[in-house]
Amino acid sequence: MLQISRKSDYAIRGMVYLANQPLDKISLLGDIASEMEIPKTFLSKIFQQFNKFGLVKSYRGAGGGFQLGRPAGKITLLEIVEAVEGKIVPNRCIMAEGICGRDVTCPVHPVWKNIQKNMRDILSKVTLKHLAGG
Amino acid sequence: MLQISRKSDYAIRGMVYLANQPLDKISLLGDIASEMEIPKTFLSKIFQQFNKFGLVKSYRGAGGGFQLGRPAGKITLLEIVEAVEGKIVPNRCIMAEGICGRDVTCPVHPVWKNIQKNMRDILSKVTLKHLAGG
DNA sequence: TTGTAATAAGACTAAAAAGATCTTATTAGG
DNA sequence: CCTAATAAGATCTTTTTAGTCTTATTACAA
Repeated sequence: MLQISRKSDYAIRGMVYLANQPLDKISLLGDIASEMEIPKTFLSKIFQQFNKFGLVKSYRGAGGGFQLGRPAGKITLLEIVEAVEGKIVPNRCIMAEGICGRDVTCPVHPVWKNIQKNMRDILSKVTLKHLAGG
Repeated sequence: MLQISRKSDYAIRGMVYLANQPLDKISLLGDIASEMEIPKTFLSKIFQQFNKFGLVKSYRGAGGGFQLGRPAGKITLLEIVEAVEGKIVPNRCIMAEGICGRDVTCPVHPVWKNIQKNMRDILSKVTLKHLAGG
């Protein structure tokens, strides 16, 4: 559908929540999930992945929870979306040389490249800092 | 995946094929499908839909087939993609007021609107005439 | 040192969408 | 009236998305 998945949407919401917390506060998964209306176990999966990417830091055990892995100003929407979806590629034939078999001649190619660049540019200029403060 | 479906991709290829034919030539589904490497019955479904939108004209019976519904210069990529995918909406919360429940305050809203506008602008400026001649 | 509150990890399931096929009309021309 | 063609839509399969469940693991506090 040329649309981000619900997973990305949840991911963004969860990260915006964290960006709105005081620095060094460790937030509970359950609190984030209920405030942002995200299925708790689903958010858990997302943040586990984000922990590996360094987008969040996780703490186990009593008093555990999540916080941003980096300052809000250093995390962009592009990173979040691509951490979930993989690199943004509007049409499969621009993924890599040789996939559509029309590489050289395909006249639609440059159009998709243009769209891809535009989207990534826009998303890379928005940080969590811009989004926080709601 | 934030990617157009194979269906759109096939649709574009099929339309580019038609745009490359001499005016008034009626092309056989089978010819289009085999030359553009599209499953024939799948393309049939796509063109049936396009016939309703006026994007192609179809002729039944012996000597039947398909041709463009309008001059190539008057059919844009945007029309083709949206005929298949529905209106381009990168994030569900911009679909309509009230869907994400965060309408007024959602800080991500304007970003998606911006992306949507950009994509649609780019696609609306490319016609089949630009793409023909390969 | 043990109980409890928390996430980690990954297997599993269900529902939806994408991709494709099959079958039965319908139509137009030879 | 036969044949070559698309129309229409039901059906099927595969993949992706969305979400749950179960079993560790961890850290703190009593």
